[in-house]
Amino acid sequence: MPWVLHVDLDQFIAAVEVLRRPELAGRPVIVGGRGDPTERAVVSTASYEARAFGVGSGMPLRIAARKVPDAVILPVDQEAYLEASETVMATLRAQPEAVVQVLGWDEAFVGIETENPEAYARHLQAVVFERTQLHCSVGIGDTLVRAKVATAFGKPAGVFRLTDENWLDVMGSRPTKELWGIGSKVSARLATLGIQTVAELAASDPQSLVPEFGPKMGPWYAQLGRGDGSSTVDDTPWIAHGHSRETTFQRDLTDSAQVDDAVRQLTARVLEDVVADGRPVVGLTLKVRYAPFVTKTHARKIPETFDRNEILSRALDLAAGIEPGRPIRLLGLRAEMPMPDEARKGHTPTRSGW
DNA sequence: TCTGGGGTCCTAGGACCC
DNA sequence: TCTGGGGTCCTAGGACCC
Repeated sequence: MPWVLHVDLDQFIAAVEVLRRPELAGRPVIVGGRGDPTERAVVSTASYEARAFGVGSGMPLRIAARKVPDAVILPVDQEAYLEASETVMATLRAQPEAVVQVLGWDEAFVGIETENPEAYARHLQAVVFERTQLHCSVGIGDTLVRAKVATAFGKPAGVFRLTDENWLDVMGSRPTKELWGIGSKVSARLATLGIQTVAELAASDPQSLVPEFGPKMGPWYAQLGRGDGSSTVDDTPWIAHGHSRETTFQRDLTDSAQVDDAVRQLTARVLEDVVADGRPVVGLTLKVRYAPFVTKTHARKIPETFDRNEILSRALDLAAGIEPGRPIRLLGLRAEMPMPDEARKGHTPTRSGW
């Protein structure tokens, strides 16, 4: 019968770093920013040895360094991770009859017809390890959601199966936040409706969630609680909707000449991706984070264009909406491109179509 | 303790049109 | 003078994921 497998590399970024510096094996390794814990940056990945000290992704680098005094702190090297990722994905795609849907650098769904999904999962782990020396965990499911959620129970380097049969036994008593797509905000709003656990969410009437979450998200959350949804792995090539770049300033910007300069630099960086992409720009969004942590956005549709000066002048127009005299911690610019109709929705399978 | 960078999708509300 | 109802487009903001 058809199965969904979710393949997830273990401590991927830290593992890639250890591979090229074997002397780091067994040491607490933290990768983030430019590798300088005195800068504004966060942890991308910590090795299991560092996680034992309570360090995790998203934590400010400064704090991580304090928690693990003898940690090895390394800068992010995207090229290296991308190369390792491509080797892993190519290895998966090389398996006969496997349908591969990439979700990110370090994870993918694999659709396969088999009578023994555990054996197949072990086979995938073996071929990935043989080719890359990287370990992965595999979740097995009868839906995409169940396969994705199952993986966490297989870590590290293990295999776990979640289906309609055992979903509620395994997940029912857990908080809704452990579901993929429910974060701290939504779990808190669910709690105000008296829904704390996955079992309570699974038992809820989808329509009863509409007033709080809207016509799509309400029923979608109820479905998530049951682990139901699509079981189709879609290998349609992903096409980006847009390209964006952002910068957190080590010292907040305070005058408009600095802002103008920063917008010019951001535009140049975004245009690198746009040019490489080869599609015109049809919209721009400027993101402004005022210190300490208030984010505003300014967006405009623009007439389709490839023209650098035109795009720069539109970006500067948006920057004119920035409030004068308020310290700025972050600026981001996103260029939006036209999408072909046949493009697959979502590179992270979040909401639609589930 | 103080929060990166690159993405996706959904919702609300206003403008505008018929 | 007062003002329905539906649809679409656009902008801003929120939430989530890796």
